[in-house]
Amino acid sequence: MKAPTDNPKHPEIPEATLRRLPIYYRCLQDMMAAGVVHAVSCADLARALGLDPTLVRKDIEMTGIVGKPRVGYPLADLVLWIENFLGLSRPKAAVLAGTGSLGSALLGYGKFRTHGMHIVGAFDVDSEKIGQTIHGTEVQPLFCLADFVRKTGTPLGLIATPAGAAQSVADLMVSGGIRAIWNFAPAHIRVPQGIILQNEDLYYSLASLSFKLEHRMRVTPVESEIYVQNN
Amino acid sequence: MKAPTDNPKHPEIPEATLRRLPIYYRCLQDMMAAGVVHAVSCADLARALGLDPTLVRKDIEMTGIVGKPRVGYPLADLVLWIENFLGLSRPKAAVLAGTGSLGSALLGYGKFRTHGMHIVGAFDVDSEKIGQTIHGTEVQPLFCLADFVRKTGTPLGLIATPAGAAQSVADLMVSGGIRAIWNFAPAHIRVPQGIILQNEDLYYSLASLSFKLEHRMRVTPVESEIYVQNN
DNA sequence: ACGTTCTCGATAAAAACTTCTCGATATAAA
DNA sequence: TTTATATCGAGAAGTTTTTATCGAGAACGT
Repeated sequence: MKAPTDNPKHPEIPEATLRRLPIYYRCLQDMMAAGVVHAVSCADLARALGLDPTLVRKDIEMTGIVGKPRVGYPLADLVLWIENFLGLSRPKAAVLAGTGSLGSALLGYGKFRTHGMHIVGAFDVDSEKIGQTIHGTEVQPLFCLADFVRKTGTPLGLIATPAGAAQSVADLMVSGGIRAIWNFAPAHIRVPQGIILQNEDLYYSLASLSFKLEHRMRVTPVESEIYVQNN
Repeated sequence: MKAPTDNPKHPEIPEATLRRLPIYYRCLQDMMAAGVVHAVSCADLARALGLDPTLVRKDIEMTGIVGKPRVGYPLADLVLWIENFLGLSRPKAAVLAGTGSLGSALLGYGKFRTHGMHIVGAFDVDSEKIGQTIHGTEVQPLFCLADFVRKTGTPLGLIATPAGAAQSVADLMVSGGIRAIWNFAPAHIRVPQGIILQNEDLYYSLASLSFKLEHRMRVTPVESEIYVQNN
C-alpha cells in the first residue's frame, strides 16, 4: 500500500474535498463499529451521508486509493488509508495560549491525540494561573511562548484568549516559527503568507445560521449536511 | 432604507458570501470602535482582511446596499445594514440539549443574544442536573423537549450531547417542529429535507488542519483567512 | 470651473467544483 | 462457461464562485 502522499496525480487537494474526507472517515468508522466487515462502495457511503455518489468517488479517488469494480473498497483498508492521508495517526505538537474556560476545555479533550494533535504546552498572562497544572499540563507565562515554540519546533498554535489579545498572541507564535494557527478567539487575526490559519468562530457560524433561519433558505441535504459546516 | 430582504435581485445568497459577511461585520465594527467615522470603501475592507476588493464589493452588493462612487459606504449605515441583513438584531429563540461542560459554556455565552440567538430552555437526561439552574436557565428533563419546542415554537435547537445521543435528540427536535439544528456533538446526524443543519465539529476541523500541516499546502491569505474556517 | 483620480456597479473571463456519461472490470447468476 | 449487473475510473459538461475589466459618477486639487 503506497503512501497516499506519494500519489503524483493529485498534488492539490480541493478545499471542498478536504472538508468532506473527515466526514467520510467518521462514517466509515461508525460502519466498522456497527460490524460492517466487508467492502463498502461509494454508493453506500453516499447513501449514508445523503450525498452524490460521484462526488464521494471523486473525493476518495483524490486520496489515491484504488477500489475494485463491482466490489468497492475494503472497509478497514479505507479507514486506515484516509487516516494516514489526513495524518490523524501522526499527532502534531501544539501550544495553547489562553487557559480560561475554553482553553481548559481544549486541554481536557483527550481525544485530540487520536485525531492528529497533542498539546505540549499551555501559556497565560494571569499570574494566578501560571504554575498551575490543568489536565496534566503546566501553565507557563506567556512571554515564554515564542521561545518555547522556537526551541521545540512546535508547528501548531491554539489561540483561546480574549479577542483583544488574539492578534498579539498570534504574532508571538509567528515570531517563534509556528506553521499553523487554530484560532478560537472571536477576532479576525492576520498572519504572514504561508502560515496556515483556521478560525473557529461561533459568531460567524451563528450569523449564517441566523440568516438562513430568517429567510427560510432552500436547504438541500447536501448543503445542510456538508457545506454549511462551522461557519 | 429599504429592507435588505426586499431586494428582488438576489433571492439566493451564495454560501460563500454568507460565510464572509459576518467577517466583514466584525471588521466594520472594529473600525467603528477605532474611531473611523466617515465612509469606508470595499478596498479599505479588503485591505484590512487581505481579500480581493472585487470579491468584497460583490458580497456587499448582494445585501442590496448601494454605495457612492469615489466615497464608498457610510460606515455606521453599513454595519446596521449587514446586522439587519443577517438578522443579528432579532434574536431567535433556541433550546439546548445536553448540559455537560460544553452545554454549560454555551448557556454562559451572554453575547449570543446580541448575535442573533437566545437560549430559552435547557434539557438533559441526567436526573442530577434536572432542576438545577445553569446561568439562569433551569434544566428540564429531555422527554419534555419536543413538547417545549412545539408549544413555544422555538425555531432553533442546539445539540451538545455525547455523540451517541445526538441523532435521537435531533429526531426529538424535529418531531417538535424545529427549523434549524446547530450540532456540537462529534457525530454526523441526518435531518429531513428543509431542516437547516449546521455542524460545529472540532474533529472535522482538526483533520483538515492536520492534512495541511503535513503537506505544507500552499495557503494564500484569502484561503487562510476566509475559506479555511471552522472545518 | 475643469480635469484627474478613485470607487462603485456591471459585464465578462477564468477557475473551481459538482454532476453527468461512458467504457472497463470483477462478481454473481444462469 | 456465458451473461447480466454493479461499481470503479476517467473524461466531459454544467454549475457555481472568484477574479479581471470597463464605463460612469462623485470628490479633490489646481
